[in-house]
Amino acid sequence: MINYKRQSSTFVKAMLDFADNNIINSVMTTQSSVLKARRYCEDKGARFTLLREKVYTLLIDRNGAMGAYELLDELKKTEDSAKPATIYRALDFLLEFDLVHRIESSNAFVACHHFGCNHPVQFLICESCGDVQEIQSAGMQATLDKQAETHGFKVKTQTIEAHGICKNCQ
Amino acid sequence: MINYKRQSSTFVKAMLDFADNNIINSVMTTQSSVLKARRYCEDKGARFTLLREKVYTLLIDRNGAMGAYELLDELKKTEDSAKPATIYRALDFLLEFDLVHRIESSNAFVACHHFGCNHPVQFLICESCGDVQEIQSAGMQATLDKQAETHGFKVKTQTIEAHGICKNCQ
DNA sequence: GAGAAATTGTTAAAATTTTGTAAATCACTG
DNA sequence: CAGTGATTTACAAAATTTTAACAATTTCTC
Repeated sequence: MINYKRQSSTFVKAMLDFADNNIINSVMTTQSSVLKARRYCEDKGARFTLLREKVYTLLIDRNGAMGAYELLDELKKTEDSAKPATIYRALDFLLEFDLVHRIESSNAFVACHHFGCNHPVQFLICESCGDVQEIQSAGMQATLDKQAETHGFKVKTQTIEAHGICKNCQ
Repeated sequence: MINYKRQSSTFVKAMLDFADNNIINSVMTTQSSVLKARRYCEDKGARFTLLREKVYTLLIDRNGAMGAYELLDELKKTEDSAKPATIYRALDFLLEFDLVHRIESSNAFVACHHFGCNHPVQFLICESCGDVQEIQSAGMQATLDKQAETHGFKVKTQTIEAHGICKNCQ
């Protein structure tokens, strides 16, 4: 386990710049995403504790959605004391800071790779490989808002989830 | 057809109060909706049994979504033997024939008033009064499909639910 | 009416989510 | 660096939602 506080500040800075630039995708993303998330939380005065980091990392590593119990089973491998509440509290935190989204139509959770940007988002969920793609379509939002408006309805939160087949699986 | 202009103003006022109280709406639409549903099912060779009718009626009478246990509690008043499975089986049937929709973002169910038409639909869910409005926007569908397509994704089913404040509650 | 199919009764349990309380940890202050 | 208050975690329990399994019953078909 890496102790981030032990690293020299120049190293950390380099890593964070690295992360921000988003250059690497496959090899480094877990580390850089977690670093970015840590900084994002700490900037807001929130504590990105080890438990929360572990749950977030599990979700980042999986390229798709995970149920709470699947997360729990994974977490238990390194956290003997993990119980349902452990997962749900970590998720509450991560959801609050938009580091994670909830997929309503499958009772599951996905890591958000671009937190800090403008939400809300929409999801494309592959029935075949389980991959979850998060998209941000201003058009979708606008269309829904407009539709709602014609019915005199004021939208606060929106849930837009599509299940189907992704590019790779066709 | 009644010509309201002929009626005395006090009569008209009474009628309007009556209507506002929703009495006409609930008495008449429930019956006709249930009749329509029955015929719709029987045309397809499906059995609109008493249990299924009761569950459907409960959902029609409520102008909004109900959870499974809320339905169960209501059903128990006339069906002593009702258990969770009773509700879920009835719902399975009703969902299969699109007489009822599931609201994913609140684990609840609403009656569909215009089954037989082309689905899918979108929901406007009022946080204040619980009312659920079902809309059918071709634009929404098209926009989602198009967005998905640009990501190489083929949509099979879509979940579009907006939570907010309805016209009456603003 | 006999046999097949669908529906319901009953029981149990799995899966998901929330709550409460006490203990541990952290952050801050003097 | 000890004390204090706030936050987080451990632990226990339970509420909510959903599904499974199998027997009993009803309905349909021939």
